[in-house]
Amino acid sequence: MTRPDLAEVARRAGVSAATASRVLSGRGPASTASRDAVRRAAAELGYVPHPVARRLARGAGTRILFAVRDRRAGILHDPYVARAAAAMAAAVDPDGLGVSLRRLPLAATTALEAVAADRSVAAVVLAGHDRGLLDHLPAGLRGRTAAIGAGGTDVDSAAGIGALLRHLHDTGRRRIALVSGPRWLAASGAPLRAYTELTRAAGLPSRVVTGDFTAERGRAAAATVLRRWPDTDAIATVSDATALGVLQGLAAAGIRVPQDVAVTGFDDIPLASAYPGLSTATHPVEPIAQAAARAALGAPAPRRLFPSRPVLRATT
Amino acid sequence: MTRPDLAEVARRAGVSAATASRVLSGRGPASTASRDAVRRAAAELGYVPHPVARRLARGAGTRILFAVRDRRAGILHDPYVARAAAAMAAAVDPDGLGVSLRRLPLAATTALEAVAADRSVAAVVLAGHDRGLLDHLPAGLRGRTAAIGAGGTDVDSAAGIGALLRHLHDTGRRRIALVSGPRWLAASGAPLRAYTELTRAAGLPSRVVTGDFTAERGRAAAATVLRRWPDTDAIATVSDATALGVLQGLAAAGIRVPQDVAVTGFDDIPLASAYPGLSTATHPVEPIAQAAARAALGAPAPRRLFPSRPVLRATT
DNA sequence: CTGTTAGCGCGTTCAG
DNA sequence: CTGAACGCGCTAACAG
Repeated sequence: MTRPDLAEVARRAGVSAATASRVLSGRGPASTASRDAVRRAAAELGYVPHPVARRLARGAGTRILFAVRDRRAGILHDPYVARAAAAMAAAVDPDGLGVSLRRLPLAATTALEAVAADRSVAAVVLAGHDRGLLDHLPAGLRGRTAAIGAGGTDVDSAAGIGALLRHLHDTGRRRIALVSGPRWLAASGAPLRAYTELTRAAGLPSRVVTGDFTAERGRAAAATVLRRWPDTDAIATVSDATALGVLQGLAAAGIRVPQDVAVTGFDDIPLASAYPGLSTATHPVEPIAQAAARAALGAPAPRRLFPSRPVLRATT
Repeated sequence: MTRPDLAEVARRAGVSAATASRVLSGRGPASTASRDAVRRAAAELGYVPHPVARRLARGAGTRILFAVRDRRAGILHDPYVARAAAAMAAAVDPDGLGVSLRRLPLAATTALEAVAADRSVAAVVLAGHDRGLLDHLPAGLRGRTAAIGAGGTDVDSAAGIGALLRHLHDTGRRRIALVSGPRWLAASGAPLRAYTELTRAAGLPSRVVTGDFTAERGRAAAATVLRRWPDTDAIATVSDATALGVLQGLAAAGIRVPQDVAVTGFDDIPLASAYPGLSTATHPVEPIAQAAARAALGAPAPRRLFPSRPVLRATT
């Protein structure tokens, strides 16, 4: 009742273990005859390859590390991170691999060298990076690292948020503030550029407050906006959580939404539709995370941005 | 510049590889002298054991499989599942392990047998189970499987939801409906029993609608409740997503919350506090998932339920 | 195209 | 307490 072995399959098929290996792993040549024999023997015996042995022999690791660079330890509880991690964990299951999750400090180089030295790590998916980090990867990580977000596998946030901004403008909003992402993050650039271009082209004032994707900062940002620019008639954000915080902040100040101030988010988290009907743009986190995981494992990196569509609801 | 090997450490320490192994893995005896020598040699060489080789030699797998039983394929995108998967992926990182995520159909026995045959799986964490599944695990999975939810590592949902129900009663609600979890799920039992006991003890009518943790079903459930029992003055649910759906459904019917009908959720998802201030109860998903992962890997299973506290906000 | 021979790096008998 | 030898299951390099 013991599990059949590659050697046993080979014996039964009347070939050597090497040939059986070539057939079953799909690498290397094999005649049609032995191919059939091996496949049949494997099927009859109910042979299941041993992924761990396979990886050891090949010198490859058994897990992909999802490394998230952030200053907050709590980042690993972030819904975005969790969604991406889960999507990758589902994507690599068929390959017999697993996903590990780790936070990296903003100065991540040292930590990445330790990662490169860990033989159990097959590949790395990096999030929260800035420009420099990707260019200065440890040599051992080249070719098996993929970035998720700006510079890597990413959503077309400029298009999604740009469309929302245009809609605000089309519906008469003229003093639009933006709660952006943190400065140390590469992914903060695209939405900010989209905002800058649009306000410049339309001759609108530029009103930017730096946020960090949390609801708390959204609340604070709303207060800041109201204090510095009391006549603001729309607040765009780069995350639904922040937008919900903004809604709270506006409510606390007695501002009506959308009559006095319109609000938009980004991410289209499932609950954004539920209540109170937040206007936002879609963010296909799961497909992106999957593509990043595959790219890290050697698949060709998708050479386009994943589309983002505006979703208009009650807050605009 | 090649990575040092156990053999190299042994050579440098002047002992055999076997002794070095015994020292570094902590199993088997070793004299103080050789112990020190090996440790020093390892430190000097910067030796890092190879987790994959270690696992292969020991016959252990390299990943824990988070298997979620559900009828919907989309369950893997559920926020609860994602949070738990991410927490486990962070928890097992130090051990060099990864997490894979897979859905199991309601009739899961066959699928579990395939899992048992997969040598890359070190342990299994099961969610969405019912009574029978845990009692009829494949023999190969015994001792390396932990359940998350009722019957395993679980939150004290009866206490959390019970406290919310008591609060509704204390504040004058007398016709309280419950949107429960699905019947095929073991975890649906505890909240339902808490509800039944409380309504019976207080002489209140029993009004139960079956839900499934989604916002959509929450919307539908609100409509059902209003139709069947128009004088309902409170709706308790077993998930925040459902509660947000209920709020939508009530809003669509022109019902005021909490004046006409109070609403409670369960889970305390981060955004429940943001807007519109949903009353709910805490659900420490991350610690629970961590504990389940450790239990599956052989740690003693926590012998108590994880506490749930009511969090009262605007909807009650 | 195929078989033989070496590993991959470590754990674990079993004598001594 | 220690070392030699073998096993884990598979793949890669090399002749043929």
